[in-house]
Amino acid sequence: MPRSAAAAKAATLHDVAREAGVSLITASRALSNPRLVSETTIERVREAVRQTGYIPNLLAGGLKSRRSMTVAGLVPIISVPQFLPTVQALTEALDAEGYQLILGQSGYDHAREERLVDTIIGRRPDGIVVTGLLQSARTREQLQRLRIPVVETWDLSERPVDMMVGFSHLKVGSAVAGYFLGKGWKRLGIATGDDHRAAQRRAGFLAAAGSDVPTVTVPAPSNVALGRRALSELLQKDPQVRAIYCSSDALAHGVLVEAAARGLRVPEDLAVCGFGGADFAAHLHPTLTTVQIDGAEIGRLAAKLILDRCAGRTIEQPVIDVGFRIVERESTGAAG
Amino acid sequence: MPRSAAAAKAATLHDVAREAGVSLITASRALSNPRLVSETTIERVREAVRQTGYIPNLLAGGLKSRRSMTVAGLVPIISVPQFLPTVQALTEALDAEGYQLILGQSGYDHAREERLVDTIIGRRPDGIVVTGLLQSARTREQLQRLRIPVVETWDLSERPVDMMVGFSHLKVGSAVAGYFLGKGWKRLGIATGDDHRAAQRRAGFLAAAGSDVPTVTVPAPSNVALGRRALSELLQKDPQVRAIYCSSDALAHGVLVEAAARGLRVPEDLAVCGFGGADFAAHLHPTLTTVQIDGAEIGRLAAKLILDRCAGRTIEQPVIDVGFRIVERESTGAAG
DNA sequence: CTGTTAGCGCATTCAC
DNA sequence: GTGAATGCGCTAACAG
Repeated sequence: MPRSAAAAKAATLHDVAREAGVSLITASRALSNPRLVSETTIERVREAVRQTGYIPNLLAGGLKSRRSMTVAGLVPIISVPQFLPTVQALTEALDAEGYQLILGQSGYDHAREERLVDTIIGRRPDGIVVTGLLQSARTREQLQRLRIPVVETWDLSERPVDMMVGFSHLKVGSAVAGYFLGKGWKRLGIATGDDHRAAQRRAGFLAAAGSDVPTVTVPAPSNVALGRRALSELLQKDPQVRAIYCSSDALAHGVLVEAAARGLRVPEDLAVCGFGGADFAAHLHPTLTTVQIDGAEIGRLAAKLILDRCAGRTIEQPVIDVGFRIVERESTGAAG
Repeated sequence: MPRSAAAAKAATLHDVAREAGVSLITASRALSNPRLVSETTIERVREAVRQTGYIPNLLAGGLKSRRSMTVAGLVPIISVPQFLPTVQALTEALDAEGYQLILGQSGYDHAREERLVDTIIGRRPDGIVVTGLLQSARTREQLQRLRIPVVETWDLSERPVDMMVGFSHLKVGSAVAGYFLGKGWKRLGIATGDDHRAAQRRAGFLAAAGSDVPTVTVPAPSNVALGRRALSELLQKDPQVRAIYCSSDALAHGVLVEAAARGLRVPEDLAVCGFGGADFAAHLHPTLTTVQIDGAEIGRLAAKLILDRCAGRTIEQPVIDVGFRIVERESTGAAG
C-alpha cells in the first residue's frame, strides 16, 4: 500500500516517557509545565527527548487543548509588496509567542474568499487577520458564531466583524485633494486601481474636489507599466491636467516615467502624488510625494489584539485608527 | 474558568451523522470519498452539513490519516519582494490541490532556522519548501530521517537534502563578468548583499574577472538607499570604476540614482547591471540591465515536486535548473 | 453499500 | 510530585 512518501514514524511522547522511565503525563508536564515536576525528572525527560529526537506533534496537542497555535493571514494578492511590512511584523510578533502564520490569498472575489475561509476554519486557527474587510456576509456570520478572533486591517468601517486596525481611505482621498487644492491646482486627475479601498480613496478625493475629476482605472495589481498607460489616457481625457493622485506608488512611478518621456516637467507642468510610502519613492527623480502608511505597526497591533484575545485579556480598544501622513517631496513642489 | 474567547463549540461530524440519520463513518465517506456511498445518502448528508453549518476539522482528520494538507514555506525575510512571485505561484499551485501554505521567516542565522524548522515539523507539514539551502546539518538529517519531502529553491548544490529547483549563482556571477569583459570594460566593481547566494554570485564574478575587483558589501535586505551609499564607497575604492554588478535590482536602482546625482552618465561613464528582473527595472532612467529569474516558475515546479511526492508518483527529475537570462538594457549600452 | 471497532498523539480531568 | 483513565474529531481497517 504505497501511502505516498509521507512522514516516517516519528518519536512520540510515549517513546520519550518509556525512555525516561516515567509515565506519559509526567513527560508531558516536564515539557509544557515544568513547574509541576521535580528537577531530576525534568532532566531525565529532557535527556530522553535528545535521545529520541522527539518533536511534539502540535496537531495532536491542539486537538485536545483546542488551541492550534496558528493564526491565519489573508491577503488579496501575495505578490503586491504593499502588505509585506504588515505580514512581516505579524509573523514576527506571533512567532515571539509561539504562533505560526498560515497564509491565504483571498483574491478580489467573494466566492473565492468564502471557499478560502472555509478551509482556513477547517484548520481551527486561533485567530484570523484579514487585509481589507471581509466581504462575504456568510463568512462574517460564520466567524462570529464560532467566536474566532478576527482583525480586519488596512481599513476602517462602521461594522467590524470583530476587531480592526486601519485608517480611513475616504479621509486619505479628501486629504490629498485638499492638499492639491491648497497648492492652488485646479485641474486634478486620478489614476487608480480597481479594488475596494482604492475606490474609497477616490470617493473621498471626489467629495473634496468636486466630481468632475477625470479618472483612469487600471486592474489590480498595479505596476509601473500601468502607470505609464494611465498618464497617457488621462492626458487624452484632459490635456490640461495639472495634478494627479495615484492609488499606489508603483502607479505614480509609471506616471513620472511617462511624464519624463513626454517632456513634461514635474512638478512645474504636472504634480504627482502616490500612495503607500514605498521605500523607492524617496529616490525617484523627482522624489515622489506619497501617503505614508505604517504597515508594520498595523501588523504589530493586529498580532497584539489576537494574542490578547487568546490569552483572555480584555481588549481596551478593539478598533484602532493608525492614521496616515502625506510625505511632501519634489513631485509636488517640495524643495529638493 | 475563562479559557480565553476561543472557538465556540462547532458542529462535528457526529452532529452531521445524527442529523442525517447515518453512522459517523458513512457521513465521513459521503464527504471525502463519495464513490463509496449511495446517491441518496450523499444528498442526506449534504443537507445535514448545510443544516448544521459543519466545517471539517482538518487537524483531527490529519492526526489519523497522517496528512495535514499543509506545506511549509521558509523565506529568509518576508519583506524582500524578490521571492514574492515564488511564494505566490506556490500558494496557488498548492491551493488548487487543497493544500495550504504555512509561512515561516528563517532569518539569515542557523540557530533561528533550527528552531523554526522544529516548530514547523511539529505541525507535521506534508512538505517543506525553502528559499535557499538548508543551513543546519541537524535540520538536514532530521528532515531526511522523517522522510518529509523537501524542496530547496533559488539555488543548486551538490548535496540537496531531497529535491531542488533553482539555478547556479556561480554561473550568474561569471556570466555577468563575462558580459562586462565582452563589452571591453576592464575596471569592474561589485555592490553586493551579505547573504550566501549573493556571495556565490560574487565568487563566480571574481573567478571570471580576476580577483582584483573592488567590492562593497551591504547588509541584507538591500534597498535603494544602500545602493546609493554603495556607489559612493566604490568610487572611493576605485575612482575609475567602469562597470558595476549589483546583487539586487534595488541596489542597482540606488547606484543609478547616485550616479545621476554625481553627474556620471550611464552607460557612457558607468555601466550597471542588477539582479532579479524586477518589474521596475524596465522603467528606470536609464532602463536597467538585469539578470532575469523566473521566480513564479520556481514556485510552480516546487509545488509540483511536493504534490507528486505526496501522491506517491515517482519523480523523474528531483533537481531542476531553471537557469537565468541577462536582459540587456540601456544601463549597459543597449539602444533605448 | 454501510457499520463497528480501534486508534492517531496528546492534554485534561480526576485520583493517589 | 506523579499516575491512570478518558476523549478531542476524525479516518483506517476490518467486518457485515
